[in-house]
Amino acid sequence: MTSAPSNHDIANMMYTIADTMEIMGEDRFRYQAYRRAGDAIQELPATLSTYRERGELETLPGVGKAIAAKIGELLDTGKLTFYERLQEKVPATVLDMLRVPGVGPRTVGRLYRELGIDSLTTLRKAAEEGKLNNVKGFGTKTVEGILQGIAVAEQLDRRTLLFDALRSAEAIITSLRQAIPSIHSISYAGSLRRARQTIGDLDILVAADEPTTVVQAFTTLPNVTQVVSSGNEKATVYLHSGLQADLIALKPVMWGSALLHFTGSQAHNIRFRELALARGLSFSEHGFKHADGTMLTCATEEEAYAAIDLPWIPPELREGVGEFEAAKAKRLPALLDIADIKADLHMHSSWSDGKASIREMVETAKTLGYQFVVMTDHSAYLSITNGLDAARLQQQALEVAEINAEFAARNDTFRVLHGVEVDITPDGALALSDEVLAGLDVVVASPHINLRQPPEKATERLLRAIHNPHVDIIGHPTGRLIGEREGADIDIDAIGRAAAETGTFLEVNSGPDRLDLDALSVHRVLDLGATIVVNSDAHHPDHLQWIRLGALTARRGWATSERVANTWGYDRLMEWVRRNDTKVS
DNA sequence: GCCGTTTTCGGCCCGACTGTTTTCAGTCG
Repeated sequence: MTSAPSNHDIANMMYTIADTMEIMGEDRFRYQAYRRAGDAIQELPATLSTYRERGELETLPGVGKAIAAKIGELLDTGKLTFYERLQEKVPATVLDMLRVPGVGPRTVGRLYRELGIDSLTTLRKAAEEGKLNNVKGFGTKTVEGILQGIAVAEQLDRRTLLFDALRSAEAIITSLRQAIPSIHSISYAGSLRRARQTIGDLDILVAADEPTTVVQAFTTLPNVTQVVSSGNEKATVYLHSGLQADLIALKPVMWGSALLHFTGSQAHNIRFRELALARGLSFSEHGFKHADGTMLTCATEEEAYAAIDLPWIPPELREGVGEFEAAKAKRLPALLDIADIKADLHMHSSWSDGKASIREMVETAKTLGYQFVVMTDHSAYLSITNGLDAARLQQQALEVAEINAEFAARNDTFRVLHGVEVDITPDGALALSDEVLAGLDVVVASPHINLRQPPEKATERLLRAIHNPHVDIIGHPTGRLIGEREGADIDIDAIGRAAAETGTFLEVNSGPDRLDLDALSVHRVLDLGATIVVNSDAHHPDHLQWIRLGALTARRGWATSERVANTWGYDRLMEWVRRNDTKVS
């Protein structure tokens, strides 16, 4: 790839610089500055090039003159001389050792400098040969821990999908509630509560009158395979799934401050505490400490934010990038409420590759409280299994009409719209003719094959589909599968602008491994004036509930209910769709 | 290296848990 490094690439570079400097034993405030900048860059809704063009790099939190210059060099040349010099002193294989749980930069630095250990391999060898036992501060337990940690690092090198983490956390919560009915409050916290697309480990927070008994119940849950640590109010375990789970138990009076603290993000916490310090208050999970040592506890998060004159900030926005400014200016968005979703606009039946009949899908959709759904089976195209051609679409229309007639006969206002998920070919054409598409209520157009096109081609492909008068929704715009394949490398600004101009909706696909568009792209296209939809893409009645994942992703992208067309209701949505048929291509 | 309602210098978020220890450094979140 010759294209400029992405925000993600540059954020990672900042983290690597920070780790390297810390290993080298440099001033901790210097390397922490790089970490802060990395945090900010990672959460930016627009590309760093965009900020630089506007001369706004130095307005970003944690980015000053020096780091702005380094970002500039990276954008221009794809390289960073400063980093290359660091690499000569500390090779990448040394940084690899940081992946071992319990081994941090100080330890890596000592191992590297004092013993010349420069990779996971040499670390394991040294530990097995007993060479570490002679080092000051290394006892038998430490060496044992390192050996165990290496195994963990090599085996468990992946993050868990939001969906799996939610299920796992909710199961733990149910078990603990059953085991200890006197639990006051219980919630998951951490990146799961912020609804990140993948989760490193679970954080479960409990308020109870006797916290220690909760910790005991937690470490003895049936699906706990190993207790890593266990104290009076905290414990860390590994679950059968390999997932790490942390429990924090405390008194109910501290619930608010603790929930805030353990929800993070780190960047959010740091900014929160700086604002508290400016008011002479030191904040921790226990509450606010005044200069004279007296404590102010917070039973709710609202109380904690109120103590520094801020409204409650939704967890999904707590990434330390813009939420405090918005809160101070009383401009926090009223985020999408999943209860406002009145329709699911993308689902499949056994007419194509779904696992249930239209009736079965619809019956389940009704239990979710929707007004209507759109049945969007695949178009016949290349690898798509059992996709529908014009003739089968006509047959399917009859079944849809029949179901609607049954509803009408029962005075049930629920209805099923007849749509399709038509393939976008590699050059941006559609796999069904305009004539066929014109006969359908709603058209979702999605890319499924040839997702590794050059950026210009991938973008042009989607732009052509967006401008097609029959296309109402672009489904899973990048086609990415989290942890499996990168999506198409599209110019999200161009896509967002075109969607805003034409009125074509951009989808947040709720598939657990899709979440496509992702939250940052959602934020960006909304800023550019586009409207989004949140759809399940269900292939089975059970999948309809996935919409929760898409809704959380939209919330992370600062989406309000108003900007999510699923909340509009039938009349308004269909009026928009009809008007769109006249958009200029 | 960044930053400002104690501003252009002198600070920089906070605490639990662990291991190897007689008082604490390192890791983690």
